[in-house]
Amino acid sequence: MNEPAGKTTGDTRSRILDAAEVLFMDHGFDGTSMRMITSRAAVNLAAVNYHFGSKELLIQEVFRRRLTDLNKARLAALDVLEAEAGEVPIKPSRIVDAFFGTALRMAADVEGGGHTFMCLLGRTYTEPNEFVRQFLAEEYAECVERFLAALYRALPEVERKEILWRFHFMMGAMSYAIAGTDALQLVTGKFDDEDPSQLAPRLMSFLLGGLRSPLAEAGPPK
Amino acid sequence: MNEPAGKTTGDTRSRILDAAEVLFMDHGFDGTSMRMITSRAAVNLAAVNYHFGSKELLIQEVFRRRLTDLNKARLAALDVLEAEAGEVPIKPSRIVDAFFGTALRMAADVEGGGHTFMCLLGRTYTEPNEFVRQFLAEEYAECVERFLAALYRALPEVERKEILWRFHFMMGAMSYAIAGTDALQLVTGKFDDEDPSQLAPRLMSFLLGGLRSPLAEAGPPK
DNA sequence: GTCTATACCTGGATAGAC
DNA sequence: GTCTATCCAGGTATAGAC
Repeated sequence: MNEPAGKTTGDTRSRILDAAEVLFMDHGFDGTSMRMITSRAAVNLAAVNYHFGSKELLIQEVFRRRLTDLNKARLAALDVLEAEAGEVPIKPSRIVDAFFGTALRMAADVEGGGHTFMCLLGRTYTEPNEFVRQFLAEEYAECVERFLAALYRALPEVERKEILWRFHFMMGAMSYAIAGTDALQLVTGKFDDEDPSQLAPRLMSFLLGGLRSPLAEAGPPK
Repeated sequence: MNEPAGKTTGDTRSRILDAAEVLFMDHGFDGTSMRMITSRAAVNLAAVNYHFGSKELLIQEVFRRRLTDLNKARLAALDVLEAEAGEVPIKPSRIVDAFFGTALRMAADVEGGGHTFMCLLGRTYTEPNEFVRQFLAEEYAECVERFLAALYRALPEVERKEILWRFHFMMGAMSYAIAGTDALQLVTGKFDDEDPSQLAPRLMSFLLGGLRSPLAEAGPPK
């Protein structure tokens, strides 16, 4: 998106970011050392501090370079929907696709690193690191607000609090589905032979089913 | 469950386990040092190695002591359902409640530490640590197999692969809902004033909606 | 059995040569 | 701008005193 006109720095910087992205996904932030990063990137140990200032700022930049684009793409998709719709309400399934489908399409990009990043992102939603959490919250704030507002308009009969909960649940199902797809086969090892492109339609169907489910204010089933 | 007849050791051991559970949830495994654990437990630095052998074995024990009971409770609930049902198929909602509802009830136990543990567990589903992952897979294997089998019987018209996917999605929604409830307020800070007991019915409704959603083999909505 | 003291290693970060 | 050498804080684990 923004090319800061520097071209000599670009290469080393990018190599560090790419290496860090993969390693953070595999070993977590605390589990990844500067030495692991610099040796994978084939750069000197001091390069990270030179280019980014610290490990924390490197983490931040790893997220920023992709998350900015992802949320821009989400908002652009929502802009299109809202322009098309005019006055009539947008179908919730379209809104869900603009948010979650956009992320899933990024996750399907294995070669460009989108897949790695989405795995990392999914993993990071439950990451307790204060620094990372605050940064993510800031990066997401605008995007989430606009999508929630769109869902409120699309589902005026549903209580807003309820929509908020369900958005939360959808985030969880997606994060886990992506991060779990190749990070953990807890349930069984049975996903190995699956085509990863099957994930998106299946997950979208699940999310919409959950979103539309009756509220069930009654007592528990037992 | 198993009282190894030692009573002098019990106290120190438990204090270490309780301290580790909280700290692992707050800072992750790599982010929690032995010094943090032992100082919180008010025991000596050497006590962890004395009682557990290593940090990794401590992690394992933190999970084992609660997970064994959780999965026993789940299987017991399933046993009851199967005994009651006899030949007729069990309603999927009952099966889902036996698995996820049991976990949610454990998560509602704030004082006994169940809540802390479920947060930790939810966080750990996306934890890439090889050691932990393999341990969890072993602990879960039997329980998950039996619940999947029950769902296959309850939903004979749905492809098994599809059920497997949806089970996976349900796990994700639950983990994130629990771990996110007080570990990260990414979406907004708006859950703070919520009663945590509201989570269970809302989540169960969402899960069942997703489980029952039509398969949507057609193209994407766009 | 439990704790004190410590060994030994790896972490992030930096100063200064090139 | 990049690399080498190094600092020192903090990591796990242990040997030996109590």
